[in-house]
Amino acid sequence: MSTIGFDHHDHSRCISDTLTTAEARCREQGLQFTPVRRRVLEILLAEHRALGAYDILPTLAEEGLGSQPPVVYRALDFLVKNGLAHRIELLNAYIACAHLGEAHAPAFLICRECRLVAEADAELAKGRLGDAAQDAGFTIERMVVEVEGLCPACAA
Amino acid sequence: MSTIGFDHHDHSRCISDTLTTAEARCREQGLQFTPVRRRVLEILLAEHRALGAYDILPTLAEEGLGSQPPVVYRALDFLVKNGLAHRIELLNAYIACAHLGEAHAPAFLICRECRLVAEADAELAKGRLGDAAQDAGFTIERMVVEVEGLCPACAA
DNA sequence: ACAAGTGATGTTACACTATAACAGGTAGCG
DNA sequence: CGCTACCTGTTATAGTGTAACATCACTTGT
Repeated sequence: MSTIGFDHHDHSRCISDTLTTAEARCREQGLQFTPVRRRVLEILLAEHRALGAYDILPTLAEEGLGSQPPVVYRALDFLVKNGLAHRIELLNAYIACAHLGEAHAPAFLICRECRLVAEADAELAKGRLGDAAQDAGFTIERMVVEVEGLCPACAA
Repeated sequence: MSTIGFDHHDHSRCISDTLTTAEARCREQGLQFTPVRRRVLEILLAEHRALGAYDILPTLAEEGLGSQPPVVYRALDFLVKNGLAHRIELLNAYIACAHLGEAHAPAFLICRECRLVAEADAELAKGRLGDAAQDAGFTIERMVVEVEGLCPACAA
């Protein structure tokens, strides 16, 4: 799995592909990919950067899609619950999923300088930690792996 | 490394030992282990559970050690910065370090039912993720590994 | 066509988490 | 003493998130 985010790529393609996939997935699973939800995902997709709910709200408001916090939070909850976006706990912020379609245990590499976020794989960590958890009799339901540091560009 | 938190142990001992060690460490490093800071650590140590800043504040206030948020936050910042406590991002809460003295990359097992938190080891995960980060040219400075689930008691 | 049910949205009001900024206090030191 | 460094106290406010209720739209069974 590549760590999309720091590397160069065809970003307009990256956006439209993800939207198409998201749409398909929602249809499959009988979920409603409503205008608000779609627009919030679009806004998140515009950058490989984590956005706070209150960063998204003004844009939504301008476009008449809802001007109060619950509107954004509900859309974000929907996206996160259905794997279309992730919440970055370290930043109290949200980011579009960069690996739609692939089952994955995401780990995030967060640049403290430019806030760019790359999505990597934590599957291995999960295995190791899973062993430790099992020893302790703990049942894992959700895993959060976030790393803060400097991205290649900011380190230079 | 054991996952202190879910298992039974001599807790009064666990508290006094940690306080002693903390005191010693502060003396060594020329840090001031002031009454507020000490008391906040004591309050955290009382339970292997994450406490929010605003859970701690009333106790502090009763004892005349400060009644405004910045007082707690400053004490917590001190404890976290010097490795005497950890912040649990998933809960916006704080917990006393259970492995004082040992260098460690902590991982937390958080029970969503009773909020009990065990501190495990993420050293291995760090190695794996470190490789992935290096491939991406990312410099790791801080790592957050938190797992949500059910502790043995709540699973039963 | 109608009624009932389900899920999405709109809105108000509020709770929880955290920090900026400034004032005062205390201890060590030249 | 005067200076510095650090800790504490206080006010005010910023940032993040939700409860609760009203409304709307669509589907489904009758």
